[in-house]
Amino acid sequence: MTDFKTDLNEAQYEAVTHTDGPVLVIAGAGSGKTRTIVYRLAHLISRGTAPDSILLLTFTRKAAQEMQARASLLLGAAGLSGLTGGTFHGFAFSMLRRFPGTLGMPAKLTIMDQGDAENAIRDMRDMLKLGKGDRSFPKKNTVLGLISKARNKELSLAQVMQDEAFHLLRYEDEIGELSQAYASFKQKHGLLDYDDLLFRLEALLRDHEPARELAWRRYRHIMVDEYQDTNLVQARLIQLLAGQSGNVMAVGDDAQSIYAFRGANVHNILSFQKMFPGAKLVRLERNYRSTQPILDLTNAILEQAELRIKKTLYTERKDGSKPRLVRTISDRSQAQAVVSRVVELSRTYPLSEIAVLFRAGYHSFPVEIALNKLGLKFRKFGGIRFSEAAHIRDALAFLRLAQNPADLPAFKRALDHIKGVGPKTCARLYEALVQGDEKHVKKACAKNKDLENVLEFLDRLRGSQGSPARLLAQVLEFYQPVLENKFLDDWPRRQAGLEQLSRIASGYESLDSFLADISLENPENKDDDPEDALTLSTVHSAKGLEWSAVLIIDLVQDRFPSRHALTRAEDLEEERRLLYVACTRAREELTLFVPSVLYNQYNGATEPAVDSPFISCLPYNVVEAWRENYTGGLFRTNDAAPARDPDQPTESPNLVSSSAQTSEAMTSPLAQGHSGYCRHKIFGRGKIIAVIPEGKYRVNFPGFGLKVILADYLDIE
DNA sequence: CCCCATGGTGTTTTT
DNA sequence: CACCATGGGG
Repeated sequence: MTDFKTDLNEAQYEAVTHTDGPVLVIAGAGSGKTRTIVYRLAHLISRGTAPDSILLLTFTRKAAQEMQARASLLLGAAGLSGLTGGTFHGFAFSMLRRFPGTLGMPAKLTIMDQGDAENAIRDMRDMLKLGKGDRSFPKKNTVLGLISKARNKELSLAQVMQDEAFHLLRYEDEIGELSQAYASFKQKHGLLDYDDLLFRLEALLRDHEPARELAWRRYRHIMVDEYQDTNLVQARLIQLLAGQSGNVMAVGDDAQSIYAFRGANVHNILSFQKMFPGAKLVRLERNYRSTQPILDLTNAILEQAELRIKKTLYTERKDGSKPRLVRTISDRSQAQAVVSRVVELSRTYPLSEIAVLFRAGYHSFPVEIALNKLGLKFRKFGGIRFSEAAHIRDALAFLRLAQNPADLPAFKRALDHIKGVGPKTCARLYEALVQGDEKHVKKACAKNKDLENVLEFLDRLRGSQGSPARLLAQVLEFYQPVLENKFLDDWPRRQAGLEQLSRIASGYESLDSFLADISLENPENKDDDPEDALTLSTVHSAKGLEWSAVLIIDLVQDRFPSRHALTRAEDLEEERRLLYVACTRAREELTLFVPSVLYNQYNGATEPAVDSPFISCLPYNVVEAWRENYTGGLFRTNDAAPARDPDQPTESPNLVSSSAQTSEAMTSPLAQGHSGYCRHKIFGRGKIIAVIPEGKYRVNFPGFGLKVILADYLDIE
């Protein structure tokens, strides 16, 4: 029998045993948040709550599974079966599919993934002939991003563009038109994108009595993890699901809010008690994960943040080594230094206890190359997802058509490889098929043998009943020649990916749930999961995880913080929290890497890098400074200061003169009749180094270094 | 009219 | 590496 009192601290115990009525748990990083949820599950069930009356909403399905697995350990094997656990989107899908055709919903739920949605935007743009030949017209994913952000934040497009895409305001009308066209496209073809899932579920629960009844009768206890990263609809969904007096536990940490970019709203945490009057508040502040030196660093990072709920983490683990700050010569020598450090750490920790974290998926490429050279195994999270790869999507398109013959995005993809069939022909063919215009189809088939083959295959596939795995086997047989022809140089690698897809498919009974899971959740690749491998991950994908040793790379301006986060103060704050999340993943060893120069892939030049402001603002005593020598190897720097004094200008003469030699600097700023200085909301006053075509300036900001900034964001003195 | 090959250009984070 | 404009060819 589990002894809840001795296994938990006082605050955790309080959260675990408060099972009637709403409770909000503010859980600092590493404060035993997962433990609290796991014990609460066990507590509820040991008190006689039926597992199938519990709904556990987490950020990833993996997190839900891990929590269930750990709770099972406390309860014994069968204790948890029937519990509903997963993401908001996954849960929304499973609810919606129980009420097909309700409230104008399509009978078959077809989910558009990011790629489908982007392609739809492109098609709408071409159809409406918007931005033809205009190179600065926003790209399809930029447009989709704006549309999605407006929906998630529940603001008008105009408002979102005011706030964060000032330079695109001149395309406001076109983007508005695209947004409408996109919405009617989805409507017309019965497609749901990620955002629709949430809004449709809300409508269903709000307006469809039987659905609400079902949810209320079934789910008596609701737990929501990572509440700081929910958006407005998600908060309303919780309210709808819980009813007024609901038994809800929300767990979150405002300091770890890192999804504002997709519409998450930290205020949800603050207004939880308004939404659920009388909600109990529990704070978990004692950290069990990291050593004090690591917390000193993370507290220092948060020190300058604008936080609603101030918190300082503390721990009893007073000993431990100081985080290292390693300055390498370039980003390529950084990869080398990372690998050596990993090898060094692997003498103390298993590889599975070490992680390399970075801001964007592609930042790890040099490290991946270095690891491959050495033959060191690693797993990568984030970046291009398994199910986003072209060949996987190709194969899935056939399956989607077997499930829903009117799935237009899938239809286009299935016909993509046929010579002589482009967007127009494909669209006409689709219309003809849906309308039942056999003559048109016959004619087209007579002209094109390949087309006939594909359509025949699709008919055969649709006719054959079988498990997802069996259907996929048929698809792969048909697709093999296409694969070899389409990916001449690397089809064997892709074929391995398709085999992996087969293995995933074999775990599913129904085609519906296989297709939904693959687009809604990152399916884990159980088989090629090496026992003991290093982890490479984006910081976003590392959320909620922890390792004994963590290495963070590319802590330079434009990478971490991302170049996209430099114009708005809120974005920079989110980058800061992102770094906080990254550092708090570490239990014992933390190493931060700052390359001095970056190799620029497209122009082949090596450019000086500027330290991340989060690093240059750190107090000198929270890190141990190391430096890479020209002759190789890392050395302790005597001078302990991690970086330049942020108040000192970094205007080094060689930087200025080297940039003045580039062709960008043809126009002298002084020739334009101003002082040569300007102001920026975030970087303050800076010197204009060059005027660059299309309304941009190259400016040197003391403490931040050289930047290229749109004139719109600058006040010229 | 529609497709396809080509080359120039620019690369966040995720459900 | 993927997107998008462009122009030759069917």
